[in-house]
Amino acid sequence: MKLKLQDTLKREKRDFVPRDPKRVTLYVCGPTVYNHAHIGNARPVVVFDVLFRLLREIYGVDHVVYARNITDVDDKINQKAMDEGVDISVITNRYADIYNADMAALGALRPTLEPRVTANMDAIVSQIGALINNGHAYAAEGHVLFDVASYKSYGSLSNRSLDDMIAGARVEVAPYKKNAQDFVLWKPSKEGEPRWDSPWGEGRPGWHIECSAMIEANLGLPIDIHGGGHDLIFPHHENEIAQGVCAQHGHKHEEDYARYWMHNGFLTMDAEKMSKSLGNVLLVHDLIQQYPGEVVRWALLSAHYRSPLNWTKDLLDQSRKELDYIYGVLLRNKNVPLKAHQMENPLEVLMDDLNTPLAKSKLFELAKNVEHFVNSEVKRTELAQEVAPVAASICMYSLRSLANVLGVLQQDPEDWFKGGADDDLSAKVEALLEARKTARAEKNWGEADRIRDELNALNVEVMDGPQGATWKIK
RNA sequence: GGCCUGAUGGCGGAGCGGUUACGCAGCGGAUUGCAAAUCCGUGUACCCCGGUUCGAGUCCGGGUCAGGCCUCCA
Repeated sequence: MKLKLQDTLKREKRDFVPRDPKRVTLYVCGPTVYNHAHIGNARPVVVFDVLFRLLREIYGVDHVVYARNITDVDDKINQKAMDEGVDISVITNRYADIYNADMAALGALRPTLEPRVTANMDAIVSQIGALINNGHAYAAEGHVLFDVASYKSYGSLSNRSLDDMIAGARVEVAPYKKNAQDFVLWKPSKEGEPRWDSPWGEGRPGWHIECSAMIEANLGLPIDIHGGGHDLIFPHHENEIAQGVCAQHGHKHEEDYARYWMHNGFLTMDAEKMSKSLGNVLLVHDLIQQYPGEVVRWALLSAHYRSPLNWTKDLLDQSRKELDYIYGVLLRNKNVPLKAHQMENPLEVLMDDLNTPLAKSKLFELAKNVEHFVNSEVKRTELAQEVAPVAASICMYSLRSLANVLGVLQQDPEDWFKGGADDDLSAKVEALLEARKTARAEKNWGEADRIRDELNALNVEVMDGPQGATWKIK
């Protein structure tokens, strides 16, 4: 079965065919590193991490190149560095490190490449130069601007015409612009701001050029998939296409920059967009103190990536319970060997444009089947006795395969239920459980319940089973 | 004003022209010293009005409501 992806540019779901299956390229817009990432910022990271894992599964681990940029030149960074009286690199390194640690906590693999603007100034300057040479950009008063009128297809990604944009313009038009929609490729730095050399004077790049230049320099054009949040469609990605296409010789098609465009929907709080400017943000950094990163990841994958996702405590609590159930199945059936089966492709549910909610339901189905084949009455007939263990193994294999691509259920089930309890606590719990076992053997229910209360006080829940008691952190 | 999404049972959330989604919670039962966990069973749904069709949450038209982009933004 083929992978199908909803392409924002073509506005349809299309079979994904990479330009070169030996080198599949994926680029996702990454963070501007001036403060902590919020949970809305984490959605594309997790979504495209699943895509990255899926592509690696399909094309091979070494045949997928995933780049996610780190924007380390920005007004807000400058401001913060000024406030603290330090070099911008102090700020950007600090928050890039925090970002990577937070995303790792969500189970996101490190991208193959994490290009930084400061390390790609040559590529940026060179792409701007190419744009000028090709007649798509002009220098004026220390600025270099992209000439939107020179690019016929401008507006095709976001489905707007230049006329509409001019009619609806709400931005003050700088006097040096030929056209209100012309956007900055290079601009002079203000007093005290970091600056880089260029043929147009010392200054710094505009917002959009970094991505198209780094893509050209690090991945090569055209790339297969470009992803990001829905709000980046305009102007950011629209401008990227304009730059990436027009900087090339003789190519004048949108697909010559990126062949598939994917955009994730928003996270909302009370049905309203979560954004830094609205102030209704939850930081990943704080969230992972309160919930296992895996719970946060599972919650992020609970809706299809293009749909809005309303972020609530209920969602997190339900996610926790769902993972508890599947980890419970893994714990109770840890001896079941894995067995692949060619008739069963557990990844199929993801092939239809990354249908992660369907993948979740598939995991439940597989987990239920494992239990069923291992425990149930199907063992009555001799044939069933032979077949059931095999069926259980096939289901377990499928469960594992799908979970690996989703990037969940990677922990040892016992560790999961211990919830990061340290050795001291574990030892204490084990001792109490032993004492309770003795009490129960003597039918001393009062003592057994007293011990259970004591465990409850430690935030530990006891689960009695046929093979003795197991426990989990509540 | 222009462009674009979405509206599914108490909640989360898939699906798609014709059979149970799934999960959480609830309810009934099994099991258990009790509880938890587990197992079995179970109810409730497709925003409104037209249309197409043998048949429509599923397609088409209109409406209502909600949200997003057009300005930094995942």
